[in-house]
Formats: sequence, C-alpha cells, structure tokens
Amino acid sequence: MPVELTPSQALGLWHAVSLEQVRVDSRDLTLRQMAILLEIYLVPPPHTVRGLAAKLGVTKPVITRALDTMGAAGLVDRVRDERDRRNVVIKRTVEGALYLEKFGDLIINQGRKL
Amino acid sequence: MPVELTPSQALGLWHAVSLEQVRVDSRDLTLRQMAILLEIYLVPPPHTVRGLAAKLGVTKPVITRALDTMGAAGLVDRVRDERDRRNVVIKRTVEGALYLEKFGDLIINQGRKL
DNA sequence: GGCGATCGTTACGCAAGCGTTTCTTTTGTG
DNA sequence: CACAAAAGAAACGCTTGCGTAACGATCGCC
Repeated sequence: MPVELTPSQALGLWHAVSLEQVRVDSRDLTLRQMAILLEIYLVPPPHTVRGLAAKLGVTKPVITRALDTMGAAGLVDRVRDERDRRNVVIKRTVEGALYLEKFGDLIINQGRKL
Repeated sequence: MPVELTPSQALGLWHAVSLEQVRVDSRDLTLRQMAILLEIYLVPPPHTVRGLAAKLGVTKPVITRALDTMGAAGLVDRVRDERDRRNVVIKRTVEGALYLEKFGDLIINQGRKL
C-alpha cells in the first residue's frame, strides 16, 4: 500500500513535523540518531553495533556514541550477547517505544492537516 | 487534501527517508537546521532572524549559527534590509532549492515503496 | 538631538559529535 | 595451546552546536 505524495505535500509534511518536533522536544536528536532509533524499533531484532553501522553506512564508533546518548536518555538499552560475548544486543525500551509512538502521532496529525 | 497515514506508514516513511538521507548526504543537518531551511523555502518571504526564532521557539543565536552553517554550504543567503538596516533578510539560493527538490523526491520515492 | 528599544551578531565556557586509531575481550581455528 | 580475526569500546584532537550574556548598529519618538 504505497503512499502517493505531491512534491508540495512531501516537503510540507517534513516541514510541519520538523517544526513541531523542534518546538516540542528539546532533545533534538540528529538525523543519524533518529535513523538508528527507527531502525531498532521498526526492523526485527537482533540489532548489533556492527549491523547498524553497516546498514547506515557509518563507522562503528558513530553507533556506539549514539547508543551512549540514547541509552542515557532511556530510549534504548544494551545487553551483552551470552551466546557470543563479543556482541552487544541492542534492546528496545518502554520509553523508546513511547517516544516513537508520540512521534508517529505527530506525523499522522501533520499529514492530515496538509 | 489531507494525507492519511497509518502509524506503521508514518514511522516507516520517516525511517526510510532518514536512512536514505544518512547514506546519501554526509552533511547531516540537525533537525533544527532542517526546520529552518524548510521554513525559508516553503513559507512566503520575507524571513528574518527574529521571525524564525519566534516561529521555531528558539533563541536568536541559534538562528544566526544555523544561517552561518547553511550559508557556508550555499543553501541560504543573507542580505541587509535597506529599509530598516537593523534587519537581515534571508534569501533563498538556487543550490538550496535544488537541495530541497532532491530531498522532496526522496520522500516521494520512499513513500511509494511503503 | 538625545535615548531607550530593537535587531542581529559575537564572545564565552561547555557539551556532544566526528573520524581515526588503539585497546580489551572473546571467538574460532590450526 | 597459540594466535589471528572480530566486536565493541575508549582515547585523541578537532569541529560544531548550545545557552547566556554582552555588544555595536540602527531605529522611533519625544
């Protein structure tokens, strides 16, 4: 079920959502952090640092740092993989799910207003 | 003409666009910068530092800095207002318009894929 | 003409992100 | 058992953004 948008709608939607998010949330996640967060919550686990780095086309420290920041904010959690203790498995949190749920509502509402 | 999205479509669209943008563009504008850029290009001029600050709910130095950065990238331009020389009028550029046009295409294409 | 208000910028100290490189732990394999 | 490979984190120097506070230029108005 594709979503058909005109150029004006596409940018207008992004505009309205960005604007509202800036006004509402002082956290101001970077685009990279947002991409990581959405990847974790929308794609079936497990997620690893290495996997995310490959998926986004960035280096591993970028992922580590983003997880540090978002972990401190309670949006994600890290657990050592007991089957291969070199790996770290990234876990979702209730707070993170809530955050994205509200963000999704924001998108939906701004979309309706177009 | 509203855009009706399911929660899954809303977050899925944001996910796909963020991901692609991260992979394609090393510039990595912050959400604030993106909101400012879209405001300048989608809302009829004139735009001033003060006006943008009020619209986004941020302080003036935030706007000044964003304009510094995006100006250096050629995405916007600044011109002194000759009618009231205290004001600075923010101008669009060809490069900025092109940048947003490509970004809009990205949104449209990712929307179709949902 | 003086003077308070307004506009945008700059300065300051600080926090956070970056890329590269190095380190630590753990694995698998000869 | 030794040792190279792999995963993630930490260290390093640097750049960029932040909020607050101060600043210079310009205006409106009496």
